Amino acid sequence: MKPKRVTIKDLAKELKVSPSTISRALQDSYQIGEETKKAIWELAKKWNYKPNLVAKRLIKQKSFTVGVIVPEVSYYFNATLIKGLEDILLKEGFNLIICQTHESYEREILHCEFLMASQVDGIISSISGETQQMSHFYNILEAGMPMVLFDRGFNVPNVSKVMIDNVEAGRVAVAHLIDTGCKRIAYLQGPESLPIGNARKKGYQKALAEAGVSFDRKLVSHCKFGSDMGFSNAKKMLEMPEPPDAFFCINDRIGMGTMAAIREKGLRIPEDISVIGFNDEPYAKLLNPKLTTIEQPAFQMGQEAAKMFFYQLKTDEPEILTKILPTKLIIRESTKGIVN
Amino acid sequence: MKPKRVTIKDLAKELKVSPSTISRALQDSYQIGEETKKAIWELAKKWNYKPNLVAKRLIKQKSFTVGVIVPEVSYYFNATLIKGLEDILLKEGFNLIICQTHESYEREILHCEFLMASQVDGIISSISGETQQMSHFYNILEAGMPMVLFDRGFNVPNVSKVMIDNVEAGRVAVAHLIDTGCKRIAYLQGPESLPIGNARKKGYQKALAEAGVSFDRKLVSHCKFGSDMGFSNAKKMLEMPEPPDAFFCINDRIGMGTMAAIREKGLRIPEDISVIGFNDEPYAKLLNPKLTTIEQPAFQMGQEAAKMFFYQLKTDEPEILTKILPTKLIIRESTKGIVN
DNA sequence: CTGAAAGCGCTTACAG
DNA sequence: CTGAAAGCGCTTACAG
Repeated sequence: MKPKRVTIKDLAKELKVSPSTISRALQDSYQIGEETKKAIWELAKKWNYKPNLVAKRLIKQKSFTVGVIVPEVSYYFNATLIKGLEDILLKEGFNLIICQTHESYEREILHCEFLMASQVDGIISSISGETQQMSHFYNILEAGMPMVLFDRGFNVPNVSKVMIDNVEAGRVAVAHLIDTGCKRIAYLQGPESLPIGNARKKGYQKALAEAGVSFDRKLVSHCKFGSDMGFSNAKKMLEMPEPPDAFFCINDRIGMGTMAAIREKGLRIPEDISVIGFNDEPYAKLLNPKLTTIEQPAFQMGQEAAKMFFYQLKTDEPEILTKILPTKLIIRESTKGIVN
Repeated sequence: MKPKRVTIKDLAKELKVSPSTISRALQDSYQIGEETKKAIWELAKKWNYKPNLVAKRLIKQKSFTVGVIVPEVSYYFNATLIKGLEDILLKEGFNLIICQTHESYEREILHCEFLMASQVDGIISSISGETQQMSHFYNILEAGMPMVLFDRGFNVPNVSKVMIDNVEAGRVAVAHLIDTGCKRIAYLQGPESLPIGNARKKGYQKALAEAGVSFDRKLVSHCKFGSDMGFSNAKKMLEMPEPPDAFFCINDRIGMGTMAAIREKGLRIPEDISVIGFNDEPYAKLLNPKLTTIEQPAFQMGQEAAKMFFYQLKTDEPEILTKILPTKLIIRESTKGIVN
């Protein structure tokens, strides 16, 4: 089970020309006579010749491939960002190799090494939930390979990145809750180790402070991004002596789990408890009630990240760039009307 | 911006030994003296030598990499199946290159060609919504490359595959609806071109026939797997002169859109209208009401597909295998109690 | 225990 | 317009 593949040499032998001629003809080089070309093309087609990209990469020292590392490809944000990446990269003839860490630091390192060893032309990466130490990323940079970080890489110094203003987004979300009359606002932050969650927490605290509401650490809760979706965390909070009257959730999935927990308690949304999510995932507007959330321009972030990659690829001494994209509050039914 | 990478030659020159010795020492060959090895390892470490996988692949004619092609990586089914794939493949030291077609036939072909030209050791693939013609898959087989199809590849002849019994799963879903007293059962099938949807439709018709209910083609509707999630299709059906009293949806996402449409009409689930989905996606149990659905063993399907790949890789004249995995009806709140 | 040579499949200066 | 030669970074029979 391994029919030998046809190579340039095979074609050369058959046509009694040199491999160089075959190679040039296949590239449609002006140096080769029309008739020779035609004969070569015909045979190549007939024999179903396909160039071996591995050999081409070795010689060209380029792969026209970029590695993409995300925690989980099924997260809506990542999937959408990848589409933005593809939108730019495919047009330029680049392929992407998508790798997922499943939030494992170890796998993130392995993927970086694999991609570098595979001689990709660059790496575009988020950061796993476990990652504390960034040397695997700096290795890439030191090897002179283009790299851009996005989303969770927002606070890694000396690396180009595309991000949102997480503090501000958190502030806006919580300010909306306050504006609609909520007083005891819980924050379901997701994994404690994620700087992105801590940045939004800063925004949460800022909004609280601006409204003169004191911060209660019991109202911040951590959970994994698992399939439980914050359901049990929200439930626990609801059973506190002084339960929250609103939840700010780190993403819409967790918002969904929170809504289920609220319903299970027999409470109404938003009359009894308000909920705000993050991301504006496609189902947010189909939930019952429809979920208020913060929209993040994931597709556009992907496009910008791809552009940064090209900038680095094509520039001799590229600057380190930081691009901050805007977020937007989308008010729907899971929060109340604004109180004057 | 391209510090030259250190190669075996560089190490050889520095240590005044031959490249062969370096290569062997790095592989910890018994042929090399301990001291020589030690010196080589040290320098390799000090200089941060990393083997060039591209060169290794060219010479070994193996890549320890398998290509995975899915329509959309964000579909829960695909994401979970990929985890099953990883579960087996990573243990054996294989990496996966994940490619998405976004339901485009053209991209599916491009991915197949890219993966083959990149000399992956095998391809594990679903099928895009547009694909009618399978020659790109047969090319892979003819090239002697291991290949296994899954899910939507269930009806492609002469290829190894892992699948579920879509007809039976459809029959079970619809029979449950009938058992709970539903009479006018709609089927939201998704893209018309997908054989998987047609197979489930056969099951739908079978269940109808078994119960002596006549088939009404007006109750079958097609839609894209877009972000609308079947919302508008369901809405249209609800506005028919004789609206359905139940919906069988090709997946839970579409089930979600359907539920939203039903709510918008002011109807109750399941009292007025029952809904059953497919896949048991993680949020199904968090919806309001909780969604009844058909569970598909996506993770296990991935494991089986990976095992089939290894079987082909390691066997001289591998048989063509078909593995059918069981599905399971998960009864929750979006369908009524069983009527006697 | 170590090295020289050939080669994986391709490309591209250098000649002619 | 075409070819011979060298080389991308590595591995591995073949010698010694």
